[in-house]
Amino acid sequence: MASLRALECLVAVADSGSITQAARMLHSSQPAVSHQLAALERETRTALIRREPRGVKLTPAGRAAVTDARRAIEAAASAVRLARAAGDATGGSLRLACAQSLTVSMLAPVIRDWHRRYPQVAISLRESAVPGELLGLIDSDEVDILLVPGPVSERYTTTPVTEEEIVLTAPGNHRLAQLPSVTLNDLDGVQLVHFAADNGLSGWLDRSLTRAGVRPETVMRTSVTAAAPQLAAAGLGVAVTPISAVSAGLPGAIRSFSPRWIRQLIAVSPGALDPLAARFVTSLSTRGVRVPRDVKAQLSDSDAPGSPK
Amino acid sequence: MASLRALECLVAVADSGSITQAARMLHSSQPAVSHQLAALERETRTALIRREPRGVKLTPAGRAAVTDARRAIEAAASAVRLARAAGDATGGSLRLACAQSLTVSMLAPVIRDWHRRYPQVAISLRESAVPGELLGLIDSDEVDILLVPGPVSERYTTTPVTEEEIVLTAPGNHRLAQLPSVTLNDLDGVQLVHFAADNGLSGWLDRSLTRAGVRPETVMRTSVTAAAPQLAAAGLGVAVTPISAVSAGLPGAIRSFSPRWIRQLIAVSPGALDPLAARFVTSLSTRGVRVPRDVKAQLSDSDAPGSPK
DNA sequence: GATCTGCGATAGGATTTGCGAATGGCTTCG
DNA sequence: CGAAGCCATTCGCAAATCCTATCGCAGATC
Repeated sequence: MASLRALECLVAVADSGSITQAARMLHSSQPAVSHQLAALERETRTALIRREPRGVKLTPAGRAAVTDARRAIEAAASAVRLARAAGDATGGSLRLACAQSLTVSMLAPVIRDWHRRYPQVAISLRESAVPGELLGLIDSDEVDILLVPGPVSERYTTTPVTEEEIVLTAPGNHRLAQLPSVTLNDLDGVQLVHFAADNGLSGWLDRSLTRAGVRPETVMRTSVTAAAPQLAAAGLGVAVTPISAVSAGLPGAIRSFSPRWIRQLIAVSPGALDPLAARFVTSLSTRGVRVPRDVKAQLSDSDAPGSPK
Repeated sequence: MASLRALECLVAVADSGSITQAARMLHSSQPAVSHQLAALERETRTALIRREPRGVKLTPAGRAAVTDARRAIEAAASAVRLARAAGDATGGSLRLACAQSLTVSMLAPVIRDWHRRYPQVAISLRESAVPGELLGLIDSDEVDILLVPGPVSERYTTTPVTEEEIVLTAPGNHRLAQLPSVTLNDLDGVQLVHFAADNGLSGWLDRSLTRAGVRPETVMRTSVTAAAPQLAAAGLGVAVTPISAVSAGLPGAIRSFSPRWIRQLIAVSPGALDPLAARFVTSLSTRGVRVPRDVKAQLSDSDAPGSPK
């Protein structure tokens, strides 16, 4: 295989019309360039340049080679340039996957930011509601970062991204709306706006309730996460959702659990985070989960964080 | 600059998912590949692969690099392939120039042959009637082969291609048509179908006549070389042209000069002929100037070749 | 017409690079 | 717990690369 160095020499000679000047251009010596050209001619088994007393000219064979030689040099330079760009997180491609419920509240704004700030970074996103499927994407190296509610199996390397609170939504005149905060046990027997089976929160909510030993009464199921608080506030009952699912101006009551019910959101990656992925996770962390001001206002008082299970 | 070898290693590793297998694929040893990758990572200042116990995976940076790495390898291979093709005359580009009058009779058929036989060879052709301009194309390296009637200045390297006879054309009942062959002196005072100034043969013919001290009477001038014999045969007078300008079935007499008047056609090239050019010149030589059978038949007798000046 | 100048090829020696065998650490599999 | 697979590292050697110096050649110069 021809060495890139030799092709560089050929191009430089083609551009300068002289081996000596080409050497200067390449910060090398004249015999070195001469030697490289000789090697290239040995490989192609053809004269590429015509030696003349006043410099050199390309032969037809040399002309034929020099075009692709330029291409090769440019492509090689581009390869390391792209790699370097990916290294300092200003370029490259990033393949994301996340639990469906996180797309709107977490990923979308950050992805939009990145598209604006680093247009050279190509971000792709896959979603799923099935945890096993998501982790499979990591195993099969189809994805660089996976965002899911934690925890996951120990064998994956994870990075905590942020946390979001689980809150209760109810009509303003609901019994539970009168309390400053509620406990999980308060949910026993209440009418609950649940999630449809194709929504990832469905299984998660069932597991959480079962673990706590409370049995609410499911009055309906919705596939749309953000619809649950709306339906609850409309009078159907109560809803239990991540706070990100509560939209601003909700006409109902929003209450924290006591103790606070926090869901960890983690980034799963194959091996250590590479620079590009690390920077993206940092972006996610610092931005966190956006909570509308008026929603936050309803959750003023109770302090001690913790997990209810 | 990244070496091609390193890029090859990256590609092989990307394809095989393992350094060891990549080494096998490259007919190399595992440490060699490992070393090349390390060098590449040193240059890009980024991890390109993720070392895992069960082989390696590309990092986003590695993915970003591998595409252009492939391009670079392919382009480099293509460069030597093209050069080699030009070397054995099966590819490349050939820039021709010729005296206008030679295009139809000499070049066109051979170019057509080459287009059919070596479609990979791109042939370009420039024409001119001004000898100085043509030789300038050689000087400025704009042309690989120049085809002109000889001789030219000693400082050019030339290759004889073929020769063509200069013949006289006249109406069948013309005085000169009664002779088996004519001499240059016979042209003194005859009515001559001459060439327009933009035809290269014009100056040549004038010089030839002046040198011989004969002064025919110009009855008309045409720009179209092949028209001169036609006009002469039609009764206007006589014409003096290369035999290639005489088309088949001409309704008139065609006579050799005595001694034979031969015009050398030579190929001028910058320096020695490279393989592609050499082969083309050979094609020109072996094909020679096509003379229609019936035209040749009229030139039966006289033998001794020579030049009249 | 003798000399000078610029260019490319060649020779020789120092340096660098590239490579392969051997080794060790690590993980997974049986 | 041993075997096997994979990668990094070390070490020594061979080859390629490069540089300095020199030669040969053909125009350019005066």
